[in-house]
Amino acid sequence: MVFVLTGSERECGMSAAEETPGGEDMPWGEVTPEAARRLLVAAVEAFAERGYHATTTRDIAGRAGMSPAALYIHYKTKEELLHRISRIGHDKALEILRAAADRDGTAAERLADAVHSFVRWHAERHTTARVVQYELDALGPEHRAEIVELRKQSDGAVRRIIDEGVAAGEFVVPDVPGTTVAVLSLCIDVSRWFNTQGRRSPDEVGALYADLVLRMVGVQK
Amino acid sequence: MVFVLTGSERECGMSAAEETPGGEDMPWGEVTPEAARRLLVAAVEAFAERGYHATTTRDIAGRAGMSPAALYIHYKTKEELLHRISRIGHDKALEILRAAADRDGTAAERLADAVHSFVRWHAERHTTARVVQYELDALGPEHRAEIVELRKQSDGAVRRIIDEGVAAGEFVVPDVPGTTVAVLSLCIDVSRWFNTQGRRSPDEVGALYADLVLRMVGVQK
DNA sequence: CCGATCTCTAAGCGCTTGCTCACCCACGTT
DNA sequence: AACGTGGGTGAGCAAGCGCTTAGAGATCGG
Repeated sequence: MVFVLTGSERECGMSAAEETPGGEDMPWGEVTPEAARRLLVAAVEAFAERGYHATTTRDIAGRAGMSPAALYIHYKTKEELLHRISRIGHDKALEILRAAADRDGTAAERLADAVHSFVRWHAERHTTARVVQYELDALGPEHRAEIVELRKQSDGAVRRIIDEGVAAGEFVVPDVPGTTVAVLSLCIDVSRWFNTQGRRSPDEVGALYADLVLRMVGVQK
Repeated sequence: MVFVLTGSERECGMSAAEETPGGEDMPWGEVTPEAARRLLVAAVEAFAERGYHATTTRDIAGRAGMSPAALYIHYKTKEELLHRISRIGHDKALEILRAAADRDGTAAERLADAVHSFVRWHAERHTTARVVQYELDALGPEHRAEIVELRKQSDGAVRRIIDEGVAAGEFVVPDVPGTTVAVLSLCIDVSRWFNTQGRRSPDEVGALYADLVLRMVGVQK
C-alpha cells in the first residue's frame, strides 16, 4: 500500500521483514532516514506555528536536535522540505476522498463518509493540514503546479459523488461545481480554526460537518 | 505628527465642506494623509500576494512610489501597517454582519442577507480579506488580542440570528455553536479561493452561499 | 587495519532584512 | 527675505537569513 513516489529508499539498512517504527499508519512513516523524518516533523510544526516564511532553517534543525547544516544533507532547500510535506499531505487527502467515493453504498452514504473522514483528518492532523492547505503559494512554480493538479483530482472525487447523487435523485443541487467548491472549502478551513483544546473531538466535528453537508445537497433526514 | 487612530482627523488641512477624494464609500477613504493611504493600499496588495512575512518594506514603499524610509514617517513598524489593515477590515466585516442581524424581517431573511453581503465582501475585496483573515498570527500579542475580540463579536452576531431562527421555529439546528462556526468559516474561506478571473461574480457566489447556508439551518424552500 | 562512505558539526560567506539618521526641499507665515 | 515645519530621500547599520565548506567521528566490507 506504500505509495512512495520519490521512494527507492527500500534498499537502506534494515531487512525487508522489519517495519519502520510506528507501523504503516504512522503519520510520516514513509519518510525513511530517521533523521530526515525528524527534520520533516520539526518543519511541519514550525511551519504550522509561524508560517513558512517566518520559519528559519535554524529553527527547524534546532527542533530536530541537529545543527543547521544537517538539514542540507537530507533536503536540497527549505522549499523542498515544504514540497515533500505538501506532496505527502495531498496524497493522503486525495486517498481519503477517493476511498469514500469508490465505496459501495448510496451517494448520501459516500458523501457523508467522505466529509466525515476528510474533516476528521483536517482536525486530527490540523498542524499538517494547515501547512498543506495554506502554504501553497510558498512553493516554486513547478512544485505548485504539481500540487494544484492533485487538488483538481480531489475536487473531481467530490464532484463525482455529488453528480451521482443528483443523477440518482438523492440530491437536489442547482449548482454542482459551486457546491463542490463550497464543500471542500468548508472541510479544508477546519484546519485553520480547529483547536485541540476546544470542546469538540475531531470525530464530533466530522459528524457535525457530514450532517451539514448532507443538508447542503438537499438530503431529507 | 498626526498619528491617526481611528477617525477624528477632520481637523486636518482641508475645509469641512470638502470630502476625501473617492467619497465615503471608498475602500480606504478613512486613511487620511494621502501618502499613508497609498502605502496602506500597497501593503494590502503585497501582503495578499506574497504573505506578510515574505513582503519587504522596500517592496511596499516601491509599490507606493516612495523610498523605503518614507514608510516610517507614517507607520512605526511593518506590523503596525498590518494591524491598521486588519483593524479596518474587521470593523467593516463586523459592520456588515451587524447590519444584517439588526434588520427587520424573518431570521431566514436576515441570515440570507448576512451571508450574501458577507460573502460578497470577501469575494469583491478578496485581496484585503485574505490579509485580514489569514495573517492574524503575524500580529503582535496585544494587537492580536484586540482583533480576536472583534471576531468574537462577529461570531456573536451570526449566532444571534441562528438562535432567533431556532426559537421562532424557522430553523432546525441541533448544534448552534458548531453551525455558527461552520457558516463563518465557509464565508471567510471564499477569500482564499475566489478569483476575479473565475466564472462567478461576487454577487453570484453570495447568492449561492446564502442558499447553501439556509439549507444548513434546515429552511425548506 | 585501511580506506571508503555516510552523517553530522563549527564556522562562516554573501546577501537581505527592518529600520535609522543626517539632510533636503516645498510651502505657509511673519 | 527669512524661517519653521512636516513630508520626503540616499546611504547605511546591525542583525539575521539561506546555504556552503572543511573536516570530525562512526561504521563497515575487504
